[in-house]
Amino acid sequence: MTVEELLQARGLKNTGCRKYILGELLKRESAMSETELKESYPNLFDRVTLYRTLKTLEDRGIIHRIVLCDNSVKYALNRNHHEGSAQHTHFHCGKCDEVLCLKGTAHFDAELPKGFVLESVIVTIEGVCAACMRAARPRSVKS
Amino acid sequence: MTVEELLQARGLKNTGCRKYILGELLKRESAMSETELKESYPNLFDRVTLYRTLKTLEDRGIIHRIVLCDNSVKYALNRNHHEGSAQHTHFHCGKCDEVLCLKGTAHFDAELPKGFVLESVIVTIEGVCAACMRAARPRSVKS
DNA sequence: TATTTAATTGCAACAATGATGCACTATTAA
DNA sequence: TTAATAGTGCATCATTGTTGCAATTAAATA
Repeated sequence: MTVEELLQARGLKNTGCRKYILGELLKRESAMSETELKESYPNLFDRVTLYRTLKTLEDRGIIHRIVLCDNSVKYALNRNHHEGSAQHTHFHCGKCDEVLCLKGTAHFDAELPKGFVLESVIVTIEGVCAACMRAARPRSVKS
Repeated sequence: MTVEELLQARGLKNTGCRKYILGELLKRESAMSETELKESYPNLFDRVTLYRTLKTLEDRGIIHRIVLCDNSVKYALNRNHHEGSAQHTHFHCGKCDEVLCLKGTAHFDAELPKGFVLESVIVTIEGVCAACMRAARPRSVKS
């Protein structure tokens, strides 16, 4: 899936800012914050353009917005496993701050209060990613 | 549990802003945003005092901070079911915006990628609360 | 009760994030 | 190639969160 195909499929024009954002997101597995996006192309686009473009891409279902428990925000591509699902499960590494989309779903195993209706469940798993675990204790030797 | 007892138990002085915040939170089940807190005592305390007080109460484990998917923030009292648990499950009503702490725990039923370590799971359930459901279709009659 | 001191508060200032209006520019359809 | 539309940059503003410092207050002590 190329950037151009993604945009065309949703009836969006093939503009500079969109190409950059989607190009960056396609390059990697992990989600990106606005700051990380800016760092990868400093001064290329206005801050407002970045916000508006992210909003457009989100509205058209090309990316989704992830809010972490420190209320920082990241954006990730909608991939196949996002189709038709209201469930979002993300992994946040407390060491390197990376965020990944996970495929499994989460379950809430208690009853909701009487009369309450569930629409969707948003799950964030906090932990440490494999790369940071390796960095913390090389060759399985505890420090 | 009175406000004074709560504060004394954590070695905190019995000050005006703390008494107001905890008083408001004790009155209700649901979490409150900074705006809601300000509305209940306009101009009584400076905005900065409010922030600092909320931070102090959070640091001492008296309240906890809840970040919703629209990155708004609410605060709720730590009650008994929060003791010793890294799990936070909250219900957010999309109609009235109320947030409740739930007692059940959530499970993630797929494997994490190899080498990843889970530390905690944060769950937000989006839905409609009982009061809003009743308001939407009184006497079980669908509109 | 008066005094002391350490913690709390208010104010001013600032930073980051997010939003809107408007003019200018670029994309794409004709 | 040229219109029409959509996207972009700039100016400006709102909200949320932070810090430093001086003034005030709680509560411990005399």
